[in-house]
Amino acid sequence: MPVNARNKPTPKQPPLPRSDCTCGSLRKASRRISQFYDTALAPMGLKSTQYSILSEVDRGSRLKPVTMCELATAMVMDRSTLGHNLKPLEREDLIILRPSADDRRKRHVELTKKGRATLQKSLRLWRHAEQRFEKIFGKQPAAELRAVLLGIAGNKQLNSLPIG
Amino acid sequence: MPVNARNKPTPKQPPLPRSDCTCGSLRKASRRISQFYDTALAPMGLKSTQYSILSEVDRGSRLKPVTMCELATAMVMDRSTLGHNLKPLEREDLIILRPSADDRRKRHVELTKKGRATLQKSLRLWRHAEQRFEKIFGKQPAAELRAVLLGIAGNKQLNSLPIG
DNA sequence: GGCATTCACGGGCATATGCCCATATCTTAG
DNA sequence: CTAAGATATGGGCATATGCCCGTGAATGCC
Repeated sequence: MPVNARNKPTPKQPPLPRSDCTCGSLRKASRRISQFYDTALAPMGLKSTQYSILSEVDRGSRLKPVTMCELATAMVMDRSTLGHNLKPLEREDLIILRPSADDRRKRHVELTKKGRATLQKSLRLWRHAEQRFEKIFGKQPAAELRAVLLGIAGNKQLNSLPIG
Repeated sequence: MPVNARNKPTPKQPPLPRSDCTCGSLRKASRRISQFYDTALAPMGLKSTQYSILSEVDRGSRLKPVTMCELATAMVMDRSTLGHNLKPLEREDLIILRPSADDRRKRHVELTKKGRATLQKSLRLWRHAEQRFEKIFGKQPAAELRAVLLGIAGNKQLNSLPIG
């Protein structure tokens, strides 16, 4: 050991404190906000992810029906995860899966009549929650936050492994 | 129908498009980032939440051992959820639960020797991930984002129901 | 055309998340 | 001191999330 090792100056790059974890912060915020939206959506019997899925299916299938793969990509979700998450919705007859005629590997995800009606009603509850959040957090900051988050969600650089 | 209904001006408050869901954006970003950190932490066999828990236990027990309840609050996590999440860590001998002497209802969560060693090693992997994220996202923006997220995570207004 | 590769999906496993309810313990009103 | 209420935790259930692997289908290369 060098004689003056003990006198070395403090390293210029102090170690990041563990409280500064972006992932941890995101997950904490996610838990809190999910709680908030889940409570708001509870009267319709939907969890926030289920609402998101129905919403995404509705939005994505304006032009042509979406496949599971496309939907998973849109949700920034593993394909298998989406598959699992669709089951309760299918059981409740909110969506239906149809094999594609073009490519028999693919399955189209479609809203049923009941699914559309449920989404419609949930939309009101969701809007209420969103407005309540914006009242607390500020309308403009909320919009900026969403933009930042969606930017992160869509950033492929953040994954060595492909997703969706 | 009023004769000039078709000429009505655009409604002042257009309905929020469903893509503008703060909860959905948060969850999508959370999935993407968790993926990123999980991959980074994989060599030590820890998921991002497990790393967070170990880190929080270490940080929280500087003065006196933390109880499950306190830990759950710090993690913005349901108490039961924390209980479930501790099991794999306990099984792997990374933490140990001790009944409190003061209050026999409480259980203290403590890192084992192996737990401390694992945390130590994981810290390097985590730092690497955090730095990689900051390289992509920017150091300052990352710090600001964490602050915003932790602000949301700690905002009790966002829950009618108490958490943790 | 035939075979290797790629792609879309499902099944099984493990963890993450939260609800409801039960139990044991502590606290406090009386 | 005792009964009622509050607090800390666990067990069971359901969904959320993602990995690995297998299967069937399309695509591309010779």
